Amino acid sequence: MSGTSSEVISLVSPSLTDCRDLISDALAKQKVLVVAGNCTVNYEGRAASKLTWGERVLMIKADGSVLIHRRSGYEPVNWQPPKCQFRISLEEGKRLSVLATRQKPKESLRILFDDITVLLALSLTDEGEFAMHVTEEQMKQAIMRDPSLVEHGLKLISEERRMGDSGFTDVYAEDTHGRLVVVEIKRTAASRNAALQLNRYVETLRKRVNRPVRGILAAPELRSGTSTLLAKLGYDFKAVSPARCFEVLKPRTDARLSDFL
Amino acid sequence: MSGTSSEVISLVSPSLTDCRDLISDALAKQKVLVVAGNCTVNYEGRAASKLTWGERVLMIKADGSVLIHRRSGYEPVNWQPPKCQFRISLEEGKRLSVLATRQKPKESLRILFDDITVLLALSLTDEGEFAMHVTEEQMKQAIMRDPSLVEHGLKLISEERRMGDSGFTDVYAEDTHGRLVVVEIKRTAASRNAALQLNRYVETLRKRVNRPVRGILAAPELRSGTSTLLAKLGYDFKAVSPARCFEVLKPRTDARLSDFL
DNA sequence: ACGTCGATCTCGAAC
DNA sequence: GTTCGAGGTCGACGT
Repeated sequence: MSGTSSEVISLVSPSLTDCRDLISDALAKQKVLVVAGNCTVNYEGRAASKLTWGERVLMIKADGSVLIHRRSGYEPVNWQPPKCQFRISLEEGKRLSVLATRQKPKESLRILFDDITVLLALSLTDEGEFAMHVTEEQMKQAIMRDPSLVEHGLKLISEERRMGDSGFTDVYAEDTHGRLVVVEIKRTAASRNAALQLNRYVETLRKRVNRPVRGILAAPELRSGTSTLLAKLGYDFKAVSPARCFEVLKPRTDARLSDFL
Repeated sequence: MSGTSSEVISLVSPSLTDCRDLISDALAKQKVLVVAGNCTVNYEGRAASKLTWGERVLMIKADGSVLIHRRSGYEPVNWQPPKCQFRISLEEGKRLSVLATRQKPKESLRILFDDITVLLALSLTDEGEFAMHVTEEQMKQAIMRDPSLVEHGLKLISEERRMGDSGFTDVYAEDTHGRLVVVEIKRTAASRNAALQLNRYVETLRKRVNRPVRGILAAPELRSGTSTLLAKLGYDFKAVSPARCFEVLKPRTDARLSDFL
């Protein structure tokens, strides 16, 4: 019913005493722990929560983050971000308490097991590289490299000019008529909020310079109602596809990106 | 090295063929799957990502949600929200492919294992109840039930009056001098953004009514700089603690909450 | 179905 | 250290 090796410890129906020792050891060695069993969970900190008895999966990762998963739901029912400290203890010999605490903000998570179905301690070897593509940042890079993606003759002035209270704008440029152009970029279908955000940038800029300022919303598409609002505010929309951005980024991009294409 | 029962299947170093069969069976029975092994992951959908070879933990939950965890990090490196569909297959007998697809939005996650360290299939029995306390909504409820939490003599007018472009305000009231009061509530330390949000609400309201309008920011505390901004804008701050809100909500609250208190 | 907003958001970057 | 905005945000609630 159980097996061990240097790489993995897997125990089915282990005693709580064994679990205490193995969990403490695994934490010290920064292994990844997976514990399935019957438990309650109490959280106290930024908010407070209580979860009554039931079977869940506890995962403690090498950086001290904690996840408690129920049988359903993408998100953990309870958790603790990385770098928390642990105290493992047996209560009256028949309950195993896992206490994960964190300062700043001060919060604690307490998991109490009365039965453990399976315990895994894993030494994951993982030097893999994670690469994400078509982010908003990449769209911006593409537009900065080739502003004509947004409008013919557009000239880049600077990236992310500070705009006071309104935050930043994404790209700041000049059109063929010498008018300033604020380009707000969205990776996905732009909502009315995006139009309002663009409006704040343009309004802020107009207060600071004594020349015409245009606004362009650059995104793959617009959500319903956004086109109307954009027109009302007097700004333009330019459809920019992720694929086109790829094309622009391709030549100067590293091998990892190109073998994805 | 392995064990099974009606409740749990736990295999250490299983063959990929066994894994294919067990995973397919577990998915059909809506069990919770935990698979640790060497894999690559590719995502394609709202964005795109690629993760090269390394050891990770894959979890597939009863509702069809998918999580891939590396040794560190609170968040899964890749995932799929609930209700996705699966296709498990052996490629050339030496790689196990787990394909999780989702429509709306159309996206897919493909995990390819060349070695599996451990496989768990769990039937979690969990009828436990989860209760969370001190949410922003509960703070609002508390303040609506007892507006004096914010200011003596404050009278509630209506909840969440629509405020046009600015969005909503949290509580709309009247003070002892008959002035309108907009109360912006934050569960945690309020930032300058909260003050600006309050300002938008008040400004919007002032355009619509021909009478004095005050603004009050109600939160456990203020972040640095917020006090100054609030004063400059001419609004008040009222410290409202989660504990006080608890007290107000206590009497009319259900048994579950009360046994937590 | 879509849009909006809160979250124990988490995470990273900028200041 | 704090602040701020992005997220494959997710999830809930309203229309």
